[in-house]
Amino acid sequence: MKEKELVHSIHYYFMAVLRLRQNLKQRVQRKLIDLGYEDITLEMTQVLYYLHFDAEGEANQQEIADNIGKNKSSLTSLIDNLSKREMIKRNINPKNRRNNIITLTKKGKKFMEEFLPVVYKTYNTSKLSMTLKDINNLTQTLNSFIEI
Amino acid sequence: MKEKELVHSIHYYFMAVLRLRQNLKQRVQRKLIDLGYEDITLEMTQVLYYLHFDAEGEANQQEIADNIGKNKSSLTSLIDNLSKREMIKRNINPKNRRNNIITLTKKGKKFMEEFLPVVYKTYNTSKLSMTLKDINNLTQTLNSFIEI
DNA sequence: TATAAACAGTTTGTATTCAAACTGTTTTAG
DNA sequence: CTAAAACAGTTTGAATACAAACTGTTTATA
Repeated sequence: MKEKELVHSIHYYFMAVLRLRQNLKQRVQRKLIDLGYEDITLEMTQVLYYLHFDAEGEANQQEIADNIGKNKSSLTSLIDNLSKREMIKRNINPKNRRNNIITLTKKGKKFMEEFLPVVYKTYNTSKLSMTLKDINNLTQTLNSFIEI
Repeated sequence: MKEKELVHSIHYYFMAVLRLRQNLKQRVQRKLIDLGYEDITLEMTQVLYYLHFDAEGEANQQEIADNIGKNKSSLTSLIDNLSKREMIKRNINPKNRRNNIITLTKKGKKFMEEFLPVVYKTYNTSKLSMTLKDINNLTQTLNSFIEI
């Protein structure tokens, strides 16, 4: 009997994770539309954030993929789509022709500057009386479930 | 300065949610492959679970969509794919020809019986010394972020 | 009782995801 | 120095997701 309960609890946990992700995506999408970036997706912002903050504006696709947790064929399409939108540039690395060097364009940098202040308004943290620490704790809890 | 930290914390929270979902999907997918159901997806199990436990074996597409949190066009493809795999049957409701009545097939029921005991082994809860209560609490926390 | 509105599902078009197979480049080893 | 292995990306094919436009059916309303 305990086991059956557990099964259902775990199932509901699964559903919560799937829903949370969908909900998050929709919230961010709405903010992006408000900003006039209706053709930019949450996933694209992952790439742009990485380039802007973690890679000092330049990285190859494999590196981006590893860091944002996607596989390399997903990256190919993401980079294709970001290229079309002129947010990044894709150049072959002349020193190692296997690599593409991805760089943020001016438009990409401008986007990040406009997007960032809006991100943290996705949830009204002050109304929720959530602190930085609360958020970091939750993130840590979520990450701990990944690493198990 | 506090605000900038918040922006990044929220960004990392986003990333954690996306990763957790990917990780979960992969874990379940592996279990499904072990069971010999390599062509069944996590999303399909959402539909099958709903039909089996919450709908007493029968529901229309809109009802399923509302309950598992997907939009109706997503449901159309899910039902198409579950039909191909003979896990469910789609029949027009003669009493209201706008509705499709979705029913679990024998194969679908058998699947659920085999799948369920395996779900809760996705995470080794005993090793993690996690109780039913811990899981339910986490689920509640996640859901609270959806409702905000 | 027509006509409009509401409802359930499908189709279309675009984006994402990923494994597997593939191309081309670079490195390693014999 | 050449063949094999490793590496970075792309392509392909199948699944999911969702908005918007569409078809048919039922219900409401004027």
